[in-house]
This record gives sequence, structure tokens and C-alpha cells, in this order.
Amino acid sequence: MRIGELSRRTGVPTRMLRYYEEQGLLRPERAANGYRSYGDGAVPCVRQIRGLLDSGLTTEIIRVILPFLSDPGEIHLHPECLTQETAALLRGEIDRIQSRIDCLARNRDALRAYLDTVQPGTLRP
Amino acid sequence: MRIGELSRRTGVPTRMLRYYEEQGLLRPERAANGYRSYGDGAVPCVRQIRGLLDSGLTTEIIRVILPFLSDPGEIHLHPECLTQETAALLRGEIDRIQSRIDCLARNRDALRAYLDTVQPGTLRP
DNA sequence: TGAAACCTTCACATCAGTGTGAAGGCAAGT
DNA sequence: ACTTGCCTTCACACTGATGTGAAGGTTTCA
Repeated sequence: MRIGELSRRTGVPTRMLRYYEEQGLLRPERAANGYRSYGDGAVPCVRQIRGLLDSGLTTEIIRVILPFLSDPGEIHLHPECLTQETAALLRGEIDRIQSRIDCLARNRDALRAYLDTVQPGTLRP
Repeated sequence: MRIGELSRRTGVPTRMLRYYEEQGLLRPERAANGYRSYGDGAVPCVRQIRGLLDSGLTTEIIRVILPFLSDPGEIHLHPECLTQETAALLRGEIDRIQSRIDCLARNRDALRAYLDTVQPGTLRP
């Protein structure tokens, strides 16, 4: 699949797909003429990236953790690939993610409780 | 409390506290000489703001939902304050927050599972 | 009174993520 | 062959969140 189709399938502008590649998040093959060539896995991968960006992670962090999210049970399963520093970094990132989840869940609950207090049933006209 | 103390208590630069005020997130009183004067509630409020910003919300969204998060059971409990549009906006925001939570939780689990697979016990030297 | 530490506003700079357009090559249909 | 639509790289610009510094007034304390 070329960049246009991936863009259509994901709703992400081609400009952004090239940017993510520049940031090391995507590594499409290249056809003989230089066109980018994406596999089917690129579609969920791009969605993943967008979700993480929207949740406050930077491209830098995403680049680091992405290999451990895709390929479940592949290359990275070899413990040799995981240095102490990387493991510590992953743990730290897990904690930061957990903090975000806690914060978001707390505020989601507060908003729900508010709506529920003020409009216990459905919406009035 | 003046801006310097609030900064020290929260770890947020004074520059940012002024910026949040400019964005309508904080509304400190003013002393006779023009100095900003914050109440004790400003400390958790600033933490709240930072958490939400770090979780991907914009100052614009935070400005809208903040009144419904603090003051639990005060002014905004009067249903008259909640137009249909605001309620719809809140619902939409709750959904977006939920999406972020789902995304973050999924990836947190993936990272944990990976670490656990590769290093079931503690860290090796 | 003078120094140190605070405060004020104003403004310019950076960084990440994103928009947009130019200039040109490639591919497919009529 | 020509048009249409895709692709390429390059580059300038914007926005939101943040850093930083200038120029000047205030509070505090020795």
C-alpha cells in the first residue's frame, strides 16, 4: 500500500505519515521508483501512534516504546535486547502512563457525577 | 499567597502560572499593589491543570471543564447553568477522555506484559 | 539607606505537532 | 500523447506550551 491509501484508511494526512517516518515511528519499504510501501500492519500502527500522541506522549517516547508494543513475541522477546537502562526507562514510562490514567479517570468520574447530579435522566429540551 | 510561593509549592514556573491565568484557568485576586494573591485551593487546582495538560487536553478544554471539576456542589449545581450545548460538550469530552484511558491502559498492559515475559523476577545485574 | 528578593508587564525565542504549497517525477486511462 | 492523480523532496508558517530576559516597581531586612 502506498502513502495515499494509508492516509485514506487512517484519516491521517500524508504530511503526518512522512513526519512520523522522519521521527522514526514508521519504516516503510521503498518501491523501485522511491514510493513508500506500507504493509497492512501500518494501519493499526498509525492508529496506535495517533492515540498515544493524543494522550500526551511525545514522538520521542513513542519511538522508544513502540518496538515493545508491536511484534509481540518477536525479536524483542530476546532478553539480550533489553538493557538495564531500557528496562528502567520502560518502568518509568509505565508509571507516567499510570499517572495519566489516574488523572483522566478521576476527572472523567467527576464530570460523570456532575452530569448525573444535574440531569439524572436524559436531556431535557 | 503570592505567585512565588505558589510556584514553590507546585513546582510550576511563575511564567506558567501567569500563562494559565491569561488562558482563563486561574483567577487570582490582586493586592493593592497589583501583586497576584492566591488562595490555598490554588495548589491542588494547579496540579489538576498540569495533570490534564500532560494527558493531552488543551487549555481551551480545561477552561471549559474546570468549573465542573472544582466547586463540587456549588454554583454550578444549579441546572440552569448547564445548557444543552454544554452538556453535549461535556459528554463528548468524557468520551474523548475515555478513549485516552483505553489507549493508555492497553499500552501500559502491553509494556507490563513485555517486561514480565522478559524479566519475570527482578532485574538482573 | 541600601541590598536582596520579590513582584509587575512586555517581548522575543524555542519546540513539537501540523498545515500548506511549490516544483517536479511517475502511472494509469482515454 | 495527454491529462489526471498519485508520488517525491523541500520549505515556509502557524499554534500551543514553555523558556528567558529586560526594565522597572515593591517589600523586607540589616
